[in-house]
Amino acid sequence: MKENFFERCYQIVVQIPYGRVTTYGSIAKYLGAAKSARTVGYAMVASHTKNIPSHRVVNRNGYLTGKHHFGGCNLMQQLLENEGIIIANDQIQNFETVFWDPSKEI
DNA sequence: TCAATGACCTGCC
DNA sequence: GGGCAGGCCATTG
Repeated sequence: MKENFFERCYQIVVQIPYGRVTTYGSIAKYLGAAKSARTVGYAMVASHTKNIPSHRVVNRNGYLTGKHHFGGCNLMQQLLENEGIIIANDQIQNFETVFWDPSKEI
């Protein structure tokens, strides 16, 4: 299945602390492929089938673009709110506060 | 093998 | 400052 690229994304997502979120671009940039942000999102699709907290990954604007890929629709929002993250209209309010940069934290 | 798609990002008008 | 279009990488049909 050659999940080499995917495992890279997983390694970042699983290392996201509790109550923190990151963006596709940050993960892609950390992987050395800042222009491959779309591919990172693709890995997230496959990650939802595994034990990867992909709900902590959002786009640059802090919008839950992939919430509909979860079991339901409000599931992703519920998970984030459960970690203390404030969400309104499928958008993270304190996004700058809960933002977690892998290239800086790791 | 070729073509189309996708949980995106950056640049230009 | 806001909106539109193009591009990049990987997977799937």
